[in-house]
Amino acid sequence: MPYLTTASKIDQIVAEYTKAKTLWIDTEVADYNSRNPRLSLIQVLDDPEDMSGDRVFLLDVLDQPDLVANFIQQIMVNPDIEKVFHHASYDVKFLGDKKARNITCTLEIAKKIPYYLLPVPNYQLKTLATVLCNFHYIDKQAQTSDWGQRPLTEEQIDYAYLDCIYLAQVHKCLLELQSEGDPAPEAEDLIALNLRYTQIEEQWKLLNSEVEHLQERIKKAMQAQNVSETSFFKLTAYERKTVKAQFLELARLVQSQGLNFDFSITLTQKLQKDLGGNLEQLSVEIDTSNSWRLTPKNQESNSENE
DNA sequence: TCTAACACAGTGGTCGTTGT
DNA sequence: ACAACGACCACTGTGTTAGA
Repeated sequence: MPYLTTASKIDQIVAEYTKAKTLWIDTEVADYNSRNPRLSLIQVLDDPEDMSGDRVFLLDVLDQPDLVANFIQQIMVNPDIEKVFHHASYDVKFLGDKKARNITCTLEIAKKIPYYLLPVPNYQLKTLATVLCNFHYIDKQAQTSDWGQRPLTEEQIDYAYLDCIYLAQVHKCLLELQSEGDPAPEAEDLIALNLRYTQIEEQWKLLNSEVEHLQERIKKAMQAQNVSETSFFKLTAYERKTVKAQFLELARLVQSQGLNFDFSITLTQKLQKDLGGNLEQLSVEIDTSNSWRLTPKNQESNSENE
């Protein structure tokens, strides 16, 4: 894991990265809990197969805004290079923010995968690396260490390059899971899908009804017994308010005050009926959309009817 | 510490289906 | 014709999560 500290070497590797198709990137930030966080390291991996760390370059950019600006200009805004991060929005804040293009976020991919395909307690990179890629003994202690100090400790360096490797591996596994979980509808086997559905439907009903029932009972019991917290649940009450006004009064106010206050409201079927013929005097906008409904058929009663 | 993005619960409403 | 039902949606407000 080459650790680059000089401007010339960093600019040189950045120039090489402009030819890359995909880069796996992570950053470390100093003073993250202050008003002025400083970018400390940019770690870049250009070969996802590399597990040795030889292809992870650590760019030391602490208090080097010119180097960061160059990285943003050459890499981040370039739409032809895919940049992969975990929780991209955090890192991208420091790397060009809204100007950044072609960003992939492994956190977002992971969260979109249905729970039963990826049953994890949380979506931290460490957890995903452990569950998906069988990495063990991941030490996250360095994460909150002082990234503003120089020289960095050996642990910090190890942590920094390992994170990139986890990232690329997690990304690879996520893409595989994603393609499994998202088959082309044209190619789906409807018989198999229906079979699987009927297989688990009964268990689902049993479990679902019991979970809901338990929630209700726990809620009522905690209220009745004045318990706001157990080791499993927290019960909180909150006030909801809805502010309402009479339509006529509002209309008059807007008119008399000459307020710039206009928007469309949905004319429900009831309102349309109440308006009757007067409706024709309004220039209504009509939105049409199609939606599809899946209705399970009751197999037993069907056969009875026949 | 920051912070956007989510997830969730609860309320109230629409609208089509179903049974009488 | 009408009520009951459920699927679905919009909206308010709370709380959690992930990164260093």
